[in-house]
Amino acid sequence: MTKPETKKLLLKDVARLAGVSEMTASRALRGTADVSKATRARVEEIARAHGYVPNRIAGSLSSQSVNLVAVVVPSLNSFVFPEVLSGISSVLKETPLKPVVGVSGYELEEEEEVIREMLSWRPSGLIVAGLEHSEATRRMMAQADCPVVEVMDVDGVPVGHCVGISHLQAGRDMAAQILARGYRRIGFIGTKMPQDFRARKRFDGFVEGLAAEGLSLIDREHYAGESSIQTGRQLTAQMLERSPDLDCIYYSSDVMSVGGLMHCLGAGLSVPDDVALAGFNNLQILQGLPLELATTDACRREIGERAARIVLQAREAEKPLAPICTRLSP
Amino acid sequence: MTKPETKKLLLKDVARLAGVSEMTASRALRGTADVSKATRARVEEIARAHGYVPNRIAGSLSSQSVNLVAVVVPSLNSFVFPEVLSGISSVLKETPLKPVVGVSGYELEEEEEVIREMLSWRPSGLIVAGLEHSEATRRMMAQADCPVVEVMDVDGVPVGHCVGISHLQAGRDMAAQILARGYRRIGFIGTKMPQDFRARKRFDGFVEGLAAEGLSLIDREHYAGESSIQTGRQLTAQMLERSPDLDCIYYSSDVMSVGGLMHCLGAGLSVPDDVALAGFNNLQILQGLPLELATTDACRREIGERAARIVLQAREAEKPLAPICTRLSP
DNA sequence: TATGATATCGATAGCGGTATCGCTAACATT
DNA sequence: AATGTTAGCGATACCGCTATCGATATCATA
Repeated sequence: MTKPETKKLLLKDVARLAGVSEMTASRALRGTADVSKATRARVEEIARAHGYVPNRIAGSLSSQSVNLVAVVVPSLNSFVFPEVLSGISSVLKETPLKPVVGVSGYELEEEEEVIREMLSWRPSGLIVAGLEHSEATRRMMAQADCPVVEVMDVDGVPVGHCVGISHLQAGRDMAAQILARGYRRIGFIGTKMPQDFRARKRFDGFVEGLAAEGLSLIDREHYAGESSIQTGRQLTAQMLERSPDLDCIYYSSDVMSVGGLMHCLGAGLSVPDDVALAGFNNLQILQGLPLELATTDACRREIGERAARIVLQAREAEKPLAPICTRLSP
Repeated sequence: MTKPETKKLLLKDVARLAGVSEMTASRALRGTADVSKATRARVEEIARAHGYVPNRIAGSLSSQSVNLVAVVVPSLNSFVFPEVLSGISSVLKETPLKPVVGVSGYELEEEEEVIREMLSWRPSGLIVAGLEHSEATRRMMAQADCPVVEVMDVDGVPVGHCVGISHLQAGRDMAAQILARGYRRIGFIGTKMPQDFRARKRFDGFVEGLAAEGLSLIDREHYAGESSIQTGRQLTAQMLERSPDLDCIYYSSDVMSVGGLMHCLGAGLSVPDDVALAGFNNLQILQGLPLELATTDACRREIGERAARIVLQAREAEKPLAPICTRLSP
């Protein structure tokens, strides 16, 4: 006859136990004004004692505000995006906002689904990697009533705000550096193109940079799938077997160039004397290697920090913020 | 005089445009029964054309169900947890559930806050790394009306379900392996203890395994902060300078043992002839190195998969599931 | 004493959806 | 023709919390 289930603890229960109205309990727990110190302490005490966990679904619906920032990245395995996230978190840490991560898997359709899902929670901001999206995604982002920040890349037309580097320019710059050091027989190993638009842009910039000096790639290798040291090693081995006279290889990621280094170590090749290696991202794994591999800093952490600050800024402004576009180093 | 703002598009608007009631529009968009094909198509068409994004806050409050699974891990930088996530995602992919990640930073207090925040969204499940929590966290998890799965570790008393390996045993096993191969002068390099309870357990198991043969550690080094190749390299250099007669080093993570390998490569030491190295996790970075380093597989992906399956199972059962505890290999 | 200012609190009305149940129309069954 | 069945749809009542505004008590001021 008796309810065996422990009834879910609601705000009204806390209020009743504290002998105040639901409204006062709500105010007390949220730390808003208009509550006496004594009342607030009592409500807090009771809430804690009974392990009350507020229902933010109801709270958000009522207050029409969700303290979440949606962050959509292509992958979490790639060593790249965790640091962007870390930058975002560090800025958001001292605010009521919390980041929520979605993974799009380098697929525009999946990205669309993830972003739709994210926006359906009505977040306070949307930070998304890349400038390339499906038409529907672009529409959703344009209509979203929260600030939208496209990050990592600036080569394109953003829907909202934008923070990133020019990957086209990164490719060009690396070509210039490599040429300046006298390398002439150059190969390229890249991953996940055309899905990875930024890798694609670096490639294009690189080829363009070589062409400016009348050079072109001696050899190139593209493949699909996650980047890994293992893959970098294998593809490097293959390429050097195929084109033993290469004097430099440019990779679309540091993970791959480290793999290249591993091959060279195993094969008794001297880097950079036999073959020079260059990657991209300035990943942490470059630290601690037997030698310093060339790379371009992708400013991942700073990108995250700045994107988060834009969201905060937009939150405080009453008018929708005018579009901000920040290009970092390359 | 006119409203310049585009009014937010609500379900009622879609319904009006489609000439049906709100309820029918709701059913049409959610794909539930009791809607004619023609009506459904019309509603869907209008919703798509106008870029309607349903408000899941309202929907979830009303239906008392949230299709999110909260996943709380200590870090996303560590190479370790992204793969657990990947396992979770792969299982959830074909279901309406979506994982949401929270990061606890190896701090029990932060974990408490993150879990409280997560539970306040009333998710369909909670997957959390580790068995050690604050009392308040434990209470919250026990009271949560969703399945709770503690993952990675089985050495302890779970609040709900549990999937993991025994880190104590992993440490013991590695000690046995190392001793079996004839190494006797053994060092240990570990990170973030006592915050990282699992690293601590491996350490304890390892020491216990050595003691079983009457041995003890020749040297040991603990430090706080993220594991990295760089740190592994530096600490290895220091330790080998201090204790040049070591013949084996056990690290709390593969990232660190790779750093050790890098030091040896740079210092002209032969691995494993001059010094043997062993880590933990079986990380992907071990693939592609000049040689195979010893490690223990942490079954990260499988742990994620199984945890997700438990959540699904609990969702389908009408009664609360009896606690499941799965111990994988070590 | 009357009046105003301030601090503290509660009743009401939603927020934007969905569960539930009832209604109607169309067709099948006897 | 009377009745039962089913498909398709809509009105209503919430879900649990908060914005809003009004009420009350307390105290200072004129």
